[in-house]
Amino acid sequence: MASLGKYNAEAVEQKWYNYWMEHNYFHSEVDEREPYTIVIPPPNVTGVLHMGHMLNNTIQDVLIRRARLKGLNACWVPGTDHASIATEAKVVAKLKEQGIDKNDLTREEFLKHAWEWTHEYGGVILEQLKKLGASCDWDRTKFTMDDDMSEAVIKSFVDLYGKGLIYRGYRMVNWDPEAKTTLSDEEVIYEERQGSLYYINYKVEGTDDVLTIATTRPETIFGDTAICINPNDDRFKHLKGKNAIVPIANRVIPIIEDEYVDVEFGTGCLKVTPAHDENDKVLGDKHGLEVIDIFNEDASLNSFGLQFKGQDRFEARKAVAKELEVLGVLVKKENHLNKVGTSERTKAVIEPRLSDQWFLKMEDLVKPAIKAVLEDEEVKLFPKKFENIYRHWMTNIRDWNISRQLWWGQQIPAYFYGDGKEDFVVAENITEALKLAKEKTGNATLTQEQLKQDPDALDTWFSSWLWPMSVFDGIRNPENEEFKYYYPTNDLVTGPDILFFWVARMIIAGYEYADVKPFTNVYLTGLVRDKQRRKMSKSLGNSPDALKLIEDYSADGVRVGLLLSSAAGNDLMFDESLCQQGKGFQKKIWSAFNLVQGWEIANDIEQPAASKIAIEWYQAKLQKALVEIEDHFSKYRLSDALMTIYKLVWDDFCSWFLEMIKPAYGAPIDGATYKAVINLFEDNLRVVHPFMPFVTEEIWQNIAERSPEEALIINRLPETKEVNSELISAFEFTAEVVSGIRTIRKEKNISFKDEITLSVLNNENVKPLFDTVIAKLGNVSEISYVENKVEGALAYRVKSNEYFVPIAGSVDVEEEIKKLTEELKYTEGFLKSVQKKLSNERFVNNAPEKVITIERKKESDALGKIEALKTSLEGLKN
RNA sequence: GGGCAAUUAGCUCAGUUGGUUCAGAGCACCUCGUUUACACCGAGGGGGUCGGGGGUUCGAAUCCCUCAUUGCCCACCA
Repeated sequence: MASLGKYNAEAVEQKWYNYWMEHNYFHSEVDEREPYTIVIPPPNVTGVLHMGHMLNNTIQDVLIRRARLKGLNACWVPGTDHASIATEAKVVAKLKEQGIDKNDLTREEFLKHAWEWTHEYGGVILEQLKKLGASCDWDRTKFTMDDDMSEAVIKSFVDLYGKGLIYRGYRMVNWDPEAKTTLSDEEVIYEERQGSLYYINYKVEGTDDVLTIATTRPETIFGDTAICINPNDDRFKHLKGKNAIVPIANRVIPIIEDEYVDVEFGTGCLKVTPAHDENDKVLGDKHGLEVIDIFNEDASLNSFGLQFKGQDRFEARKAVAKELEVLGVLVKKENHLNKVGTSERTKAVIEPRLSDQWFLKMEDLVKPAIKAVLEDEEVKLFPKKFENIYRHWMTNIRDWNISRQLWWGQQIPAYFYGDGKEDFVVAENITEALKLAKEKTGNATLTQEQLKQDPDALDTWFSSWLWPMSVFDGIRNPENEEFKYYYPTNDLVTGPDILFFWVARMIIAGYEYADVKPFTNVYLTGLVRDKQRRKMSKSLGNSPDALKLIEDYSADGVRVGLLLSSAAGNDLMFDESLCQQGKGFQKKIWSAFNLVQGWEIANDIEQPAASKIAIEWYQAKLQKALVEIEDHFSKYRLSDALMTIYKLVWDDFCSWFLEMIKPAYGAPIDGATYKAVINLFEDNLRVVHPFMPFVTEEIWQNIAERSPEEALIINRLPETKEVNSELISAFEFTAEVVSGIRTIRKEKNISFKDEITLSVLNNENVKPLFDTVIAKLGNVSEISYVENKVEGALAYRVKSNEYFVPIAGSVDVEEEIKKLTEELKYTEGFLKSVQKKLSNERFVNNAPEKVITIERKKESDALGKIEALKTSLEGLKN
C-alpha cells in the first residue's frame, strides 16, 4: 500500500486556488439559477489584512461556498474603499517625508500623488484575501473612486439636492484640527479624560465686584462674548444688566440671563463662547451675541488670542492659566473628569467649529429603513440585540454632515457663480451647471471659467452607502439586467462598529433609490481580541501577522481556528492554539484519507456484516448532522455548524466508522464496503468544503480523476434523506457496550490483541443488530445470550442489561460488592425522589400527562434496576 | 446621567416555549497506551450548589424583583 506522504499545505493551497481561478469558478454571470449575492465590506484601499478582515472574510467565504454547493448562482463582489480621511492623511504624511507640503500643491497635483499611492499599495489587501481562499468574483472588483462609482455618487447628490434633502448650513460642526476637516457626529469618539476646572474672576464693569466663572478651557476666554447667569439665582441678582470685563483681553461683555445655566454646577456663572461650543452658540443666537472665532484651522490661536497667537490650544491653555494666575484672577484649579470628543480616524481632540457645510436631511429618509428592520423584518440583524441599538440611533437621528474639507474623494458638485450664500447651482457636470446657472441668474454670458466648484469632497460613507447598488450599476442604470438579478443581495457580514456608518445608511439608500432593501441578513461579527480580552491593535502589538498565521497553520487551519469560537456578535478571543486545532483537524482528515486510499480492494470477498450495518449507521449519522448543520446556518451559528461537522468527521467517521469497517492489517477490503466508504468520504468533503476548501479539494481530486466540471468547489452538498433515528439510538447503546469492554480491558490490563468472550443478560431486549460491530471493536470471539448471571466473570451494565466477560480468577468479589452496593444506594435514593414527586397530589393534578408518564417510567425502571442489583449482590455474597 | 445585554466546568461558550435523554460541548487538565491512518494520536477519567439574595410554581439555569460585577450603545452640562 502506498502512502500519500505529508500534506504540503502551502503547495496544495496555491495549486487549487490557481486551478479555481483558471476555471473561473468564482465568476458569476446572470443566468436562470437563483442568485446568492454578497458584497464585501470594502476595506481601505491602502490597508493591510488584519485579524478582523480574516474573520469577516472567512465567514463570507464559508457562506458563499456553501451557496455554491447548494447550486445557487453565488456572486461575491470584492472591492476597496477610498477612505478619504485615512488615505489623505497617509498621502499627506508621505509627502511631508519627501519635504512636500500639501498646501503648496494644487488639487490636481495632490490627487496625482494620491492616485499613485493608491495604485502602488491599493489592492494589496485583496491579494492577501486570496491567500485565505476567498472565492470572490475578482472580475467584478470595484473601487469606490472608479469613474462609474463616482458618477453614481454625484448623481445621488444631485438627486437628493433636487428633492430638497441636501442643504448648505452655517453650523457648529466637529472639526478635526489634524486632518483639517469636519467630521460627522458618528466619527467622533468620546473619551473620558482627566482635565482641570479653572475658576476665574471677571471684573464687573463700573464696580469693584468680581464674578467667578468655572471653565475647563481657559484659552477660550478670548472668544467670550457674554457671561450668563440663571435669572432665578438670587446670588447674582446684583449682576443683572451689568457688564463684565474679560481678563487679559480687557474686553467688555454683557451679563445675560438664561435658565439654561445650571445653578448647581461650578459657580453658577457661565462664560459664553458662541464660536466654540454648541450650547453657547444656541445661547448666542438667542441673545444676539457676537461670535468670535479664536482658532486657526489647526486649532492654534489666531490674532484674537493676542500675545498667545500661534500657540496650539493645549499650550495656550497652560500659558493662559499661568497668565491668569500672575494677574491674580485665577481663584483655583480642581481636577475634573470630562468627556472629550476625539476623531475616529486621527485621534485628535475635536474642536467644535462654526462653518458652512453640506447637510443631508435624515428625518424622512430613515422612515422606510426603520420599518424594514423593526416592523417588517425585511432586513434581519444577527444577533437580534443590535435591533435596539439600531432603533435608538435611527429614531434620534440628526442631519448628516456630508462635506469634508479634503481633496481625496468625490468633489461636491456645487458650482458657485458668485460670492453670495445662495449663488450656486448643483449639477452632475460643469456643462449642465453652466446651463442651470444661466437660467438661475438670467445671465446668458456666463462662462464655465466663472463657475467655481465647491472645493470640498464628500464623506466617504456618502459613497459607500450606495455600494450594494452601485457595484451593479444600479444608481446610474437601475433597469440593467445585473442589478435586477443580483440585487437585493442576501447576506452582509461586517462589524457592529459600522452599524451606523454603513449598514444603516445602506438600508436608507436602498429604500430611497431602489425602493428595496439592500440585503436580507446582516451578520454582525465581534471584535477580535487577544487572550487577555484586549482589542487587537497595531499600537499594542498584540495582533498576529495574518499572512504569517496562514504560513504556519495553513489557510484551512486558520479559517477553522477563527470560526471555532465566534458566535455572531460575540467578540472572538483569539488564540493561536485555535489555529493549531484547525490544522489538527485538517491533518486528521488527510490521515483518514491516507488510510482509505491505501487499502487493497478485493471484489471477490463478501461484505462483512459489521461493515454493512456500520455503513447504514454512518449514513444515518450524516443525515442527522446535515439537518443540524442546516439549522445552524439558518441562524448564522457558524461555529456551531463547524463544531457539528468537526464531531461528525472526527468522532463518528474516524473514531467509530472507520474502525468498524477497517480490514485487518494487510488484508484487502471488499469492494462493496470500499465503494460505500468512498461515497461517504466524498459526502464528508462536500460538507467540510466551505470551511476547509483546500484540503477537501485536494482529497477530492485524489480520490478520482475529475474533469473541471467535477471539481468539488462546484459540486453539490449531499442529498438529504430521512434520518434513521432508531439506528442512531441503537448504536448509542452499542457504543456503551463497547466502552464497557474497553474499560474492563484497561482495568484488568487485558491486551487488545487477546480475544475475549462476552455474555449478555438481555433485560432490555436489545436487538443484536450491532453484535458484529461489538465483536470487531471489542475483539470478542463470541457473544452469547444467557438467561442467568454468569459466575466468576467481570461484569458491567448498560441500562438494565448485564454483560459478562469471563476471566478466570480475576474477579475481586469485595470490590464488586462495594460497587454494587453504592449503585443500589444511589438508585434507591433516586427512586425515593421520584416517588415523592408522584405522591404529591398537586404534581399529579397539575403536571401534563406526558411528564407524569415519564416519571412513572422512571419509577418502574428504578424498581427493576434495584431488583437486578439485589439479585446480583445475593449471587456474589453466596 | 439614560438605555441595552451578559454573568453556567480552569478557558471560550451552548442550553429554543419552565418538565424525559438538564446541568452540556470544545479546549485545557489527570491516568494509561509507541495497537499496523493520525502522538497535531488513541482509550479512559475528574471537574459546576448555573453571580448573590428573595419571590412565583407541583416543578426554575430558564419567569419576576433586588443587589453585585462586566461589557456595549447613547447623551451639549460649562
